[in-house]
Amino acid sequence: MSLVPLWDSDIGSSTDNLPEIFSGFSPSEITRVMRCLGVRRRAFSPGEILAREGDISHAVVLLLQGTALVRRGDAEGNRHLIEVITASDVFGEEILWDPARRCQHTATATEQGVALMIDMQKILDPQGPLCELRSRVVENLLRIMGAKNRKLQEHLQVLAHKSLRARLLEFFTQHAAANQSTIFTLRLNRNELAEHLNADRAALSRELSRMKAEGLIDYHRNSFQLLR
Amino acid sequence: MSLVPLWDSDIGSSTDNLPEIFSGFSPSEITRVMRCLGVRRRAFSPGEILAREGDISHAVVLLLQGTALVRRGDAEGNRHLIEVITASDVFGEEILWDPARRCQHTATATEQGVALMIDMQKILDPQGPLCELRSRVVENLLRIMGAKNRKLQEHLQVLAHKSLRARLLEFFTQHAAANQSTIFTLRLNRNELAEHLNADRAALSRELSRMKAEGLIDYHRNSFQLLR
DNA sequence: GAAGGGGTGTTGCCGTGGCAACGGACAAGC
DNA sequence: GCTTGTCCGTTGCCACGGCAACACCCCTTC
Repeated sequence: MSLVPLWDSDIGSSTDNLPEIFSGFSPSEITRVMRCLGVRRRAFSPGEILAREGDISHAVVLLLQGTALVRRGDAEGNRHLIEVITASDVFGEEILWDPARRCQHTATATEQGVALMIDMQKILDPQGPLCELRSRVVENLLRIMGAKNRKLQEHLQVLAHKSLRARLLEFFTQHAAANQSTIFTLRLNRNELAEHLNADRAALSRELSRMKAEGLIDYHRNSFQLLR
Repeated sequence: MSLVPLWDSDIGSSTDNLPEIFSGFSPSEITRVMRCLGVRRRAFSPGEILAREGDISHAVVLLLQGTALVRRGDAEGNRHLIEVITASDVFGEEILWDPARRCQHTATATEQGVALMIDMQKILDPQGPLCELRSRVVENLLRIMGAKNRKLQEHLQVLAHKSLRARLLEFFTQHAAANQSTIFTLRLNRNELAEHLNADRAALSRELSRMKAEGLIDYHRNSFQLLR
């Protein structure tokens, strides 16, 4: 695990996929903000855990590269896959509003990548030692939260269906809409998809087969096509 | 339906349950912000619909008094109860990040009350004609979005359980934690609770009976107690 | 008191889907 | 070649819960 102050690194140079939280900032402004916030950079490998449910942390995770799965478990040991986060996504923002600063989810990397760990305390505290760029960070954070909440709404919309087939169709429709195409490839394997849809893997396979037989969808491995 | 400019009314005087979005504002500042934003006041009666799924609107709804149920339906006509909003809650903030400004939910009043309809366009537009109080409104809005985020996460946590009993126990546990007591009264009737838990009303009644028989809970009508 | 209506409890039927077990496909390593 | 591991498909069993129908309670209205 590499964890170094960010301003020693060269993130400011790759402004192509500038994370949303620095949207509208010049490279020099980014450097200033990161100094103020004490942003740290962390490289990770597949399988590595970026944050664990129950951890106490003051840092929000911002993915620059790579992919991670966000999960939450319950007392009985069931796991539920909340979402897939990729470059420029935010994770763990809920600690900002939790007095105990307790992380509610576990994020596991599936691809090698880099993340920023941002101590958000200073952002929410108006009296904090943050430079005058604070209000612009807050504004970007607001947009991020808006996007995050929409993701949650979409997931809720999936889980609100009673039958597995309906949940699948809802999920596929959302994906097709996001990709602007009825053909898409999932990052999730069957186990993970089942976790996300709150279903059993075997039942998921069975239902996919039925839907293919009925001509609703076509698929091979992780490539899917929505027909009809 | 009464819909008048707000600064003709006397909302500024009742600063007791000041809505979060005006948190930290003095009465005169509130008046100024409301002028800038063109806030409108709307009184409503039980059964009245505050906003309908699919509507195009630029206004976010802010409840001052009363209660409303937030629902979302699907193509097959199934309805799902997302949440209960009460005084100082916000509804419909998702339109802020939807380019089509399309409302995703339906809000139905269950008690007589008053709401503010706030045109939020000017808040997100940094070039807009909004006074210098804008950044403080954005900041409050961020906290509101954080609270909303947690509500969504809690609902997801409920729906992530496979069995109806587990969903019920999760829901009850959340309520008990929020009320700081294992005894609480629900605002929802059986139909609405079933909608919220993604279950059938009859199955819900059956499971509640079983849980009472097994000594897990006790209840009469809408008064519940979590035992064990 | 009678009638009506909304909310709730109950019960029989049966389908969706959870669970467990197994087999096949494919890749990596020896 | 063989082995091991991972992922996916399939199938039998059966329980949870959706659905429909009916009964009961409580309240309002006439």
